[in-house]
Amino acid sequence: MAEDIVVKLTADFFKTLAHPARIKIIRSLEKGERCVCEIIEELDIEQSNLSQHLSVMKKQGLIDSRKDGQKVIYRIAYPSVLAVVGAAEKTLGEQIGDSQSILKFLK
Amino acid sequence: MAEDIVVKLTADFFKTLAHPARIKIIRSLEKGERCVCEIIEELDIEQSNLSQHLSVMKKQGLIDSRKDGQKVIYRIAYPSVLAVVGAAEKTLGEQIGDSQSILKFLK
DNA sequence: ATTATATATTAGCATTTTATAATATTATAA
DNA sequence: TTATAATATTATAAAATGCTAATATATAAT
Repeated sequence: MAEDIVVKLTADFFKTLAHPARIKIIRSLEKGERCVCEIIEELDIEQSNLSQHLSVMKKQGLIDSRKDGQKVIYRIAYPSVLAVVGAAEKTLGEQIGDSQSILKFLK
Repeated sequence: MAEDIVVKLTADFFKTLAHPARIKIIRSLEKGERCVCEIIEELDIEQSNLSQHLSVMKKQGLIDSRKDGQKVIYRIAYPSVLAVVGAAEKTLGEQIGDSQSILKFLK
């Protein structure tokens, strides 16, 4: 069914966001485009690994890139991507408001 | 740093949504609480597998449950969870509006 | 008490994801 | 034209995830 395709697309979209490094990349690009050399300074992972994460996110269409000399500049492809992350953080905030959830999260 | 904890929580939150069966579960609970026996009719997976998915989602705090006789009734824990899925679908809609993305997605 | 129904748990295997390390590519500078 | 800088790609091994099958638990019905 066609709805199953949408469900799969939605799951794949979330999969792309389901990694700390990739959340950090989104946050890094939140305020504007950045080259890889700038992103990597905020990430404490290896360059090749960052490149892989960027590749995953670009394939999924969350980010875009252009070349500028030897640098590659990345940017968030759709502002609505930020809204998704924001919405998740809103739920997390509500959960943490419920005190009994805190221990579960911090383990 | 404390921000790293938030980033990890956010990624784990998305990880919980990053599976077609779990998206379908959210959709099933969207209009109200349902017992496992009702959810399973919409899912075409084995009962034990559904139970595992429900367990993952409950541990992450996306859904809640209560017992009613021999049935277990699940519900979405926070309405804002639906907003997260909705926000993702909005981005997907924008992406599909960009025609060159379609082939990439349907493969 | 026994059986049936609804749901959960566990173990084991297969698949997927991730990180590292090594190497490749591309563009610039010397 | 050689070297350097920025980024990407590939192979591989480790870790995490997901599915199936079997079993367990809890409640209800006979």
